[in-house]
Amino acid sequence: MLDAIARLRRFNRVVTREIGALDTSYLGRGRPLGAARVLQLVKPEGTDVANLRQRLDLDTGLLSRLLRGLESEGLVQVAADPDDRRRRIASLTPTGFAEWQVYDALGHAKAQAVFDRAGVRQDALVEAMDLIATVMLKEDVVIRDADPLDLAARSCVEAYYGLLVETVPECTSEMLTLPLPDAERYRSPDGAFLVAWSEDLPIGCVSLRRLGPKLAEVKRLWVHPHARGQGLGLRLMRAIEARARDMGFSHAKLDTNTSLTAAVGLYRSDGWSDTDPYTMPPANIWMTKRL
Amino acid sequence: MLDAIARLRRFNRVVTREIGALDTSYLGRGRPLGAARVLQLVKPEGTDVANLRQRLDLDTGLLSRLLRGLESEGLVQVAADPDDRRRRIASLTPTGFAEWQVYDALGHAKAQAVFDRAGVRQDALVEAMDLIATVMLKEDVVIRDADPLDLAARSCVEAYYGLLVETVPECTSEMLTLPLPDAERYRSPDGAFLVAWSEDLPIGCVSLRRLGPKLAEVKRLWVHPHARGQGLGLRLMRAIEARARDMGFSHAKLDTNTSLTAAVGLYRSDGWSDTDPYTMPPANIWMTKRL
DNA sequence: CAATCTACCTGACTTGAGTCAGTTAAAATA
DNA sequence: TATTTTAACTGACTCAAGTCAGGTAGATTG
Repeated sequence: MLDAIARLRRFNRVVTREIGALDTSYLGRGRPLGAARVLQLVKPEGTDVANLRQRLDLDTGLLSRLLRGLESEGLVQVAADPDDRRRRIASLTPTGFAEWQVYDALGHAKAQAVFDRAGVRQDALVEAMDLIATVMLKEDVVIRDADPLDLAARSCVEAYYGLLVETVPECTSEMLTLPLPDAERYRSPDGAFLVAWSEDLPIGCVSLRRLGPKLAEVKRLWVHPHARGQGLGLRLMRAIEARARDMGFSHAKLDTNTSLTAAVGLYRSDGWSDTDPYTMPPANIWMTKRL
Repeated sequence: MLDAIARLRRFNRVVTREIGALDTSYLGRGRPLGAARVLQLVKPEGTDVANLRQRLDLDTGLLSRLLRGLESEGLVQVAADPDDRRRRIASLTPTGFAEWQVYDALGHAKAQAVFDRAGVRQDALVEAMDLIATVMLKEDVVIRDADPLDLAARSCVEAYYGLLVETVPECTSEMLTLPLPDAERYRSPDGAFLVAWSEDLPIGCVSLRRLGPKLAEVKRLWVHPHARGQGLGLRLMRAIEARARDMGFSHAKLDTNTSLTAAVGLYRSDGWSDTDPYTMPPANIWMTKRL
């Protein structure tokens, strides 16, 4: 039992058991699992039925019946979508919201119980869970716009600065201030800030700001350690370049440092070429690309 | 989504989905999951029904019916236990064993697929899985006798030597040879070798050998990094001391090194007291305990 | 040796999950 | 405007899982 596959199968066995226990905690509220799962996905402001069906991977008939059941319990209301009266939107009643909160608290307590059992090793445990979830969600990473002062954007930039201080000898933490003092420059219409999400965990970012009428600058490309080596950096670069093109820029520049070998390699393979210095140290490579 | 509990719940969601996909792979063989699970637990040489029931947590009636089903498919045979003819023992027929191998191969392939998706990060992934499984199985650790030349014992000793070389400055890898040259001394009747198992992963060990008519020596206490801080070291010490007592020893000694602070602290809190040197460097603390 | 206990079995049942064919009303299209 | 497509619903079904109340053969105990 020392080879990787046997260890993975051990993990599966154990986690199945544990997750099973977690699932049954949704019971004990006098409601089958299916109904509980639907209730937990309905948002107070309303979720359309097609969305629920897709996320739970349920047959139309089955979901319909589950919704009827929740309706007769007085937990949800289903009404036609005003934009397209074939579609229907399920929303929580006040009672339903209270019940939703009970489920949320149950899940929270169960999670807390896992940590309690883990004892002192909570940090390592969460790190390990993030890694596994990120690998399993690899195909589901989505890139979305974010405000540069959002919690997600700030946490990415903070991690990025941590990486710089660690990797680039010339870089000290005094040189980097948070929150971003020039956040305004990364907002529309003169800039952009993209965050890559693995479900609701931010795992990468990249940003763009205006340097001139037709010239943009790409800054702060960062990928979470768990997500490296899977092409996410390239996806982020492609996304920000496309955005720059859409905004009317014809060229882009960036500065970086030779110590960031992976990033430099990525830029070159993405068609960026060296150019003259245009910023101060700790930058020591400057690159440009025609969009 | 940056607090630990939210991250754990993300992990649960993702893994549930993934494990669900793995579970359904047991289907596609025209047999419901329950029957497949039973088939996978039956050993070719036979497993008694009570054991199956306990491990799968099934009702007697349900298990009985599942076994009848497998019997009528010609995959298992159920016969009375000769020692207690109320008990019954299920064993695999040749056809059943072939089918068992198919399931095993399916599980193997599914596991391999997870690694393929993970790309280059396989080592970190397996480490993370081990950590999680070990934490979740914390309560289920069992300590069993092992032969000092077993794969499990050898892998523990190897990890222990790795730890020594890393932690104790005076210790170099040339001083430690594998497999154990004096393995014989850790076998009954003059010695013992205990391994702690978390399911089928060895996560700790300790050994005992004779120094004199009434005097034993405890050696090679090791606990897997994932399992530290959870009292396993103390459990192992208690187990080996009890064993020594049962074997008729009245006192025990051990040698260790000040760099191994956790171990030294453990020994002291377990009632060991300092004594005169009786071995060479790199040992620099010697302890004894009346059993 | 009778009474009790144990391990397993059988039959009758409930429940939840899920499938499928057909229906209705609204939107999109020709 | 007539036809087709779409989103959701309803009713009738299957299937696996699980519960529960006996029943039987073999062990254990006073």
